[in-house]
Amino acid sequence: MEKVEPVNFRELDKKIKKFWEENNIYQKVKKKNEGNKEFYFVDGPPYCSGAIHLGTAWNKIIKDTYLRFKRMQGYNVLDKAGWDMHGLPIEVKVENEFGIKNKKEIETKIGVDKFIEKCKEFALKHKEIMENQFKNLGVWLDWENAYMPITKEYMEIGWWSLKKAHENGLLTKDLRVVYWCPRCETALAEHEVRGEYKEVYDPSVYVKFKLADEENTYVVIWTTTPWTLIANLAVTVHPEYDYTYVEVEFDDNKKEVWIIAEKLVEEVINKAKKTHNIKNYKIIKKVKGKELEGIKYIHPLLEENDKQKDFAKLENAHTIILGEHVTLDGGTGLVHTAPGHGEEDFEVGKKYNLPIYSPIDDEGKYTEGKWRGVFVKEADVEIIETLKDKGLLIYAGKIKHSYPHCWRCKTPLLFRATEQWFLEISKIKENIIGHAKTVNWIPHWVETRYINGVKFVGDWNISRQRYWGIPLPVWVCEKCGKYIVVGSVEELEEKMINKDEVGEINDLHKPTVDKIKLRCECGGEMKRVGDVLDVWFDSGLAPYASIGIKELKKADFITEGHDQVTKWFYSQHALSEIVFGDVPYKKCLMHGFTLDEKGDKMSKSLGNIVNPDDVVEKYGADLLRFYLLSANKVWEDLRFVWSEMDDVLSLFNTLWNAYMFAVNYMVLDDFKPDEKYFKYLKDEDKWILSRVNTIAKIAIKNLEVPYFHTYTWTLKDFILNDLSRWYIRLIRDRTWKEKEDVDKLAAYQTLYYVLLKLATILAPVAPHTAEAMYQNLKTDDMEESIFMNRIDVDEEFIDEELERDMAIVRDVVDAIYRGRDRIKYTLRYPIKEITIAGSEEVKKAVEKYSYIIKEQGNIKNIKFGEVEGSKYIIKPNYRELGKRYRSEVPKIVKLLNEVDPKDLIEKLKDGSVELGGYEIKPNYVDVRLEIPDYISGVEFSKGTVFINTEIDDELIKEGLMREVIRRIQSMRKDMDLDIEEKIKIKVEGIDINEFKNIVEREVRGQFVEALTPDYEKIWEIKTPNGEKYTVKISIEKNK
RNA sequence: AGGGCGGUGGCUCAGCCUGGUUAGAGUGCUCGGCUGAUAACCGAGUGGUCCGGGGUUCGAAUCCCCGCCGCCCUACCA
Repeated sequence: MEKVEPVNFRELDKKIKKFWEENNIYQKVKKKNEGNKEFYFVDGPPYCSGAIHLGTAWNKIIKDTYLRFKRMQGYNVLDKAGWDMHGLPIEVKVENEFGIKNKKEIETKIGVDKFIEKCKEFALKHKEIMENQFKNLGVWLDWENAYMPITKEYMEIGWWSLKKAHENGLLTKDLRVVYWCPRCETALAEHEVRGEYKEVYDPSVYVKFKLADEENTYVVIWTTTPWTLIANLAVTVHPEYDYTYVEVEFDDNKKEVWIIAEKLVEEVINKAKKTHNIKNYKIIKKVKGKELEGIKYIHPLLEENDKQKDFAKLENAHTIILGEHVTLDGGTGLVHTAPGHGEEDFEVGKKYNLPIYSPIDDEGKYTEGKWRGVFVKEADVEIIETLKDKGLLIYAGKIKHSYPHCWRCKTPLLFRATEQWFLEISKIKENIIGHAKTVNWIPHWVETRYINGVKFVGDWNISRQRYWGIPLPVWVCEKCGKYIVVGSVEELEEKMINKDEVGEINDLHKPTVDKIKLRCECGGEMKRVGDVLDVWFDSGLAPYASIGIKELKKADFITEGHDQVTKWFYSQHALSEIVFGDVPYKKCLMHGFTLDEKGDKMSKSLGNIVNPDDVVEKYGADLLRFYLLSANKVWEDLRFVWSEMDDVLSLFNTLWNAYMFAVNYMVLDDFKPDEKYFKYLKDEDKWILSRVNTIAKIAIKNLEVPYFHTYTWTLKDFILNDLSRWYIRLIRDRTWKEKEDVDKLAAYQTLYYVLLKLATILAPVAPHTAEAMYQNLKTDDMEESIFMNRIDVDEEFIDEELERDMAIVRDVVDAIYRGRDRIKYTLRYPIKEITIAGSEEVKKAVEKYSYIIKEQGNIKNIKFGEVEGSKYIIKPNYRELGKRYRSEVPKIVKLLNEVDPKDLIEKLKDGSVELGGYEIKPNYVDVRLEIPDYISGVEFSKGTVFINTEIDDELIKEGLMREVIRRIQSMRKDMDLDIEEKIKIKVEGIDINEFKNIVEREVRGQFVEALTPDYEKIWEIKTPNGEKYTVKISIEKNK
């Protein structure tokens, strides 16, 4: 052990980090647990596109704390870090770096080879940056063997998985309506769109379509995407809703009939009135939606798109059809239906055999009709104008609504029917839900949330028309159209026909595999489809691809933020369900998001981002870690409040001071820890030994769940209340005793044990501080690092009765302080006698530990019992009474209030009493005392303390002695003397000769007749009985 | 629109599952005290319609129902 200095936690971090690195501690800890029971953790991979933020820091701190705990339980923890690297975010950034504007330029200007190379560079560079930030937080993961989805091995397992999906009949190619980004020129999956809805203004247009076979009659529809009218093929109504024929009369007395849902008539007419002079309107006919089925109308843009003239000849085209998805929340109740541009439109269109018509290209430009080559959104205005000219426009305004945008480039998305590859989740949904129920979700209600999400999810579109990703391992025959799914490089090499051209296959990215050609059964040549896989497919593979296996190995633990419930929690489950038929994790903890002090999301635009590096720089990693795991329940959103960091600092300072106090005294006395001193334990030692083990027990239980907040709160309470404020106060005198005093040595041994134990319990959340303490405390025969030790409980030290008793003693002492304060009688002056009233339990504790009360309260004598003039009060214990008597409680309470309290208490001492036919057990009531005004009494949780306020000269003298001691001590401090340093003293103006020896011992001094003072001070001392003394104290250093 | 979570002193949060004495902690503010581990500590005071309403119960912050507000997820308004 070496002397401990005041600490800067940031500097401590660095020192310990260096120690770990230089001595390969992480590797040694792993090695030590090798062969033990495995604990499989899968790291949810952060995306390598920038620096970490507070939320990612929190995420890794949670993981690290849990895994450190597991290692300290002896588990062989599989703890690979992971990274997410493919996909659009990096492509977009690299596009920016190259300064290109659209997708085509990647091929025409840059070249796919070079583009891919750059993406890879970008990913690896940011991986490096983020890794260092994580390490800075003290995160121990297997960084060296981290999994990366851009390696050949990982990608190959992706292929294998897709082949499995194919074999299991769950991979399909289909024409469907998907989200389409016209800038990135690719389809997007549902989960890429989640959270990307933004409030935007769009046109809100009411249009009437003329009926083909009824004069002067129109159906009225509403749309926010006028550009899709070009592709309109039907109007959908709800079969069960009421629709009306409304006769509208204009100012010029012309009349026409509009078909509108009954509920929306007024709303639509009001809109129409804004641009039309409507004199009157009346409902002339009411029908059910289903009666409208089959009515033919004339497409409003026939002249602008010849293709529609062809469609008009088809059986169901340009007619009213039925669909359950129609609502009456807005619009007209008649839904403009373009099967190529809306999911529900698509579904209903298929039912009615309508063509899936989508006349736009990858960039979102029309391929046919009057506006050919125009970007669809830009055609909106002209289309509205055209409709107006044709007299078909009822109203055109703007509406603010949320609309999906590309998650990377923020371009508004289009809905577009294209051919894509899907995993048919719909076929295995029930299994997913079933297996979700086998997961231990923390908190438990995540299960509901998860299952709810799965219920609404559609088939998974896994193909992207992009570059930086795992290429879709599908080769299609140019001759017969047949396709195969390749599951490995080996298989590829077997089947490829242009080996000479391609050479060795070392990499599976697009530039390599696109060159590969295969031979079809029919004799034709097969070429790969151009697509790459959705990046969420990558991370979904993690449970098995991260460790390079092709079998299900359920993770013992995973944890991510609540945005991942429908993302990574789902994507990996979906894939494992497809490939292995089960869920790939056992325990799943969901955590919250970090917010700013006001509870707002941290964002660049708000300028309220807290950088974890800054917090670490100011407070050190452990304090941030402790804060993040104690500020709230981990699954709730966390408001980061800078000032709260100061609270944590003060906790850690207290911890460090307790540790410094203990060690520095031990060093002073050259103490060598030895269990033989346990023979000399005093009650307070036994108590803190019991406490620290109880705390260990609670900590382990809560870490296991994990409930980090209860774990950290328990530690905090122990450090502040039990260790610093109580135990150290109790043993302070003992530390001043002679060198070989066993009383002192027992206290040292106790402190030594407690600090080691405490460091161990603290280690998962505050690894640097704990390691620093351990390194100084450890003896040669102990493990090299604290993390090679077990976190466990020494049951034999736990004494619950002692803990309960001590709690009472503390209460009593606190009550004494309160009482002294009330009567202005400071602790320095002894009190002759106190009387304590309370239950048998209180009496027992007080008698047993009276010496503590006397010492701490500066009390000469303790009596137990009642004080004359006080009155007993019976307080019903509702909880106990209620358990037995339920609704009769009020009656019993009334009876209790009527009996003589003193009489009842006496009887209860011998057991149960009968009262009005009810049995009253001693634990059914609490006894209280009403304190008469003329007695100084103070209540505590289980009784009352009465203080005898008589003062005599002896007490005053003793008090004065303490006054003098305190002043000398304070002067020593002013003089900046070492604790050990001896002094000469002279006190004038007061006679304390009687206590000469005590004073000399307490202040390490010697009274002398004459001295040359180094420091001299005159003090005014006022005693509680009003006497005043002017005292001159002189001190000379021993030279 | 559907689902989930949250709403407790000025601020940050416990307590709620499993109903029970006077609803707690930390922090802030005011006053007093203590101090040779402590940038500490102790005491007193200040500060609460436990979001609102209804119900169940002898008894509700806690259980149930209906609202309101905030956040998140899902769905998007064709």
